[in-house]
Amino acid sequence: MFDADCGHRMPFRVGDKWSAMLLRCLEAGPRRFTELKVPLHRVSPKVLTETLRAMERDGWVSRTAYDENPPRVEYALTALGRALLDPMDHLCAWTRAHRAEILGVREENVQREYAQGE
Amino acid sequence: MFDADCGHRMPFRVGDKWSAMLLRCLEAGPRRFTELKVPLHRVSPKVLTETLRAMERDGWVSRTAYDENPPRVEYALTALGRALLDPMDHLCAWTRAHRAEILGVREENVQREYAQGE
DNA sequence: GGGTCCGGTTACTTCAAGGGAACCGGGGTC
DNA sequence: GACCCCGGTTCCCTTGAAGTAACCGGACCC
Repeated sequence: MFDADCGHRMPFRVGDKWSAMLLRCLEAGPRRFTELKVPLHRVSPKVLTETLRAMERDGWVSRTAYDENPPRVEYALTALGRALLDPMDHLCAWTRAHRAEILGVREENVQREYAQGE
Repeated sequence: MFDADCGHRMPFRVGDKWSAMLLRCLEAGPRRFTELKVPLHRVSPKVLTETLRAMERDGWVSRTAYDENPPRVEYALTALGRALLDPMDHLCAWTRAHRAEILGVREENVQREYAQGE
């Protein structure tokens, strides 16, 4: 029933910790490496590089290095990356609409587990 | 800009390996533990239990044990779990529509990397 | 008394993502 | 000569998800 091509796995790297946020950061236009670190204040340069390289390999993002001094590198969404924003918006809207309910149910169950554990 | 509540992280456990597929398996109605193992033929009982417990805690799935012999336990989607099918369908449709393009771009970039590595 | 079925549990191991901290090179600036 | 900026890289470590294999208890069946 389920195999690697079944389409029930999220589109490749969107399940990781930073890709979705990077997509959002790049939505309004190209950004430099250090500009991306500001909103994602918890990301280390290592992880940021890794994530950007992977997104570039998968064609969501393009990398342009300008031969200046000090160096300047700009990351931008490709057409494919921009296309990803549509299902992502849909999912975000759904999450916002159900967030209170989701958190409520979970909290309730965690409380119950705690009470049973006594 | 981004914190834990920003809604840009996937709705909780949908990013893990088996949850999305379990949702699909339960779409048509309640299923028993061993019935779930058939379509997910690569899942071990340990991982299946873990995933179901987590989905239960988050309120996607309900667990009903019948006092029979041999034992019978049925898992079913809750209303909230069923609501998740909508954004999931949207995402699956998007993935199917772009799958060829995504795989093509990735393959191209992997080839280029390989060529540069020589 | 041995086997089957069901719905798991337990112990051990593997693997990749992620994080922290330090370092780097090239050029410009004081 | 020392310091800054930018865009990283390198090394080491922790964590958690996942996998493997073996085992369990109750009841019924032969």
